[in-house]
Amino acid sequence: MAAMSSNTSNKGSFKHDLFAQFARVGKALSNGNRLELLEFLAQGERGVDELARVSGLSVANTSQHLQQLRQAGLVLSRKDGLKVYYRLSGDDVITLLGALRGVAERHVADVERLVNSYLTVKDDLEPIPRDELLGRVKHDLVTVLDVRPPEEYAAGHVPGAVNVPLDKLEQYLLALDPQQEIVAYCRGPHCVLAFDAVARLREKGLKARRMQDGFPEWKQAGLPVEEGE
Amino acid sequence: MAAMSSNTSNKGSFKHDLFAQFARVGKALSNGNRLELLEFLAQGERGVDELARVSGLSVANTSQHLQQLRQAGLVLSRKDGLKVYYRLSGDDVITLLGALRGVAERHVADVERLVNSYLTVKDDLEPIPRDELLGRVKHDLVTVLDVRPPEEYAAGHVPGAVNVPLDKLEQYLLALDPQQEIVAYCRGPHCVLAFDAVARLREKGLKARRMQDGFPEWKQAGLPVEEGE
DNA sequence: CTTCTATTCAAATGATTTATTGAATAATTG
DNA sequence: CAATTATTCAATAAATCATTTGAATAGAAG
Repeated sequence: MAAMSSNTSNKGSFKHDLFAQFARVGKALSNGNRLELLEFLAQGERGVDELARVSGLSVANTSQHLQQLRQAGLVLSRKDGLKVYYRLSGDDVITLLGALRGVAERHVADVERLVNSYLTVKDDLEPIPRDELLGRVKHDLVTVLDVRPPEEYAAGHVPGAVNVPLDKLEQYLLALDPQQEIVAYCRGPHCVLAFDAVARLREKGLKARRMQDGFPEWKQAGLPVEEGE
Repeated sequence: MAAMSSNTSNKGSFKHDLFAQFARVGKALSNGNRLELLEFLAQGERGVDELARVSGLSVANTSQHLQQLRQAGLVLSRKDGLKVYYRLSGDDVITLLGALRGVAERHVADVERLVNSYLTVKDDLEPIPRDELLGRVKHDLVTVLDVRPPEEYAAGHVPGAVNVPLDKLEQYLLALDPQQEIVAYCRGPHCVLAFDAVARLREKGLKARRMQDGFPEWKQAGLPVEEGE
């Protein structure tokens, strides 16, 4: 694409080209839709149609964004029969996404405002650390709620977690012990589903918190993972 | 700026806004000039004029880019008298930059091609790890070369390093012991100055290598730093 | 108070990007 | 082999971005 410096004595051009390459990765991260696709892919391999459905984009549009992510070296694709499956090109991409979120969280005032406006009482919603959760799950002290769609749940989830997509939350609510603490998680530290679930549960007077981060981080931390229905 | 979802039931909009905020950080990283400014700022506080000089941009243009970086929460500014000084907003920005470089290095084929085309013999230029270097410096086994401009050197450098800007390299060469190994470093893992210095030294038959990463990483790793002339 | 300097703002232009649409490709199925 | 399906390519208009230019601001020095 960009012309490459043809001789080694042209330092300025080399420098320019090099930063341009880095910028290409940055450019891939400069669009909300692509970030959403990446967060989704952080859970594992996905087909184009799935990605289009979850992101609310057209298939063609999704495909274009995926192309850009591939050119930036962030995702890889694999063709199996009719379908093309995409996945992150490595764990360092998860690291990169985490770093991006971290900076945005800590420094972008608007993010805080957004989160605060969404969650009426922030302190009550302090996330629970992963390792602390694992201990409590073993002793059956908490109910862990996986609010992601069934397909994602099947691909891997926190051991003992119950899969309750948001639209079925109301029904499930009735069956819960009001004393039992509930911990909800979904895709990543900022996945809206978990925020939303906790907010709704608390409305009903239940003790609910978010899990720190989400499933991709859980998996990357090397904690146990359960698969299947 | 962007309209905020006013009620909690509007999930799509909240999600969209949230990713848009993350994308703003990504957008700040999507331009080569801004990345260069960030790399430069990773060494410490700098004035607008300095930044403009080193990046080769006009002052007005530099100011605009700095504005964008500030809006994304990546840099902070401080006014002292006539001048305005910019700095990174936190160490997590260095982490982010490192993650970005890492992904770009590992996955973008063009970067590798670029680096390879610049360095004729790649294997001979394998960088030396930081901790290994520290030990050897203490025993005077290597000469450490800081090829950055004098101002940057004065702001902080690896203990025992000699400041030899590239344009004075030729003169300095003659005074060197051909048996002594030389390790060169500059701003970051991809700073061209160090590549260039090593390439030139090797041309003259000297044993030269790059230091792993650059000074910002050295500093962040908590290794000792020397200041002044 | 006036002049000078460093920086920022504002407007304009040319270049990219995004999302949409419809056509093209490639592998499966009947 | 034709029909079907999933995906990608190509072309478009609307939106956004990068850079340049010249003017405006704010503090320092005379």
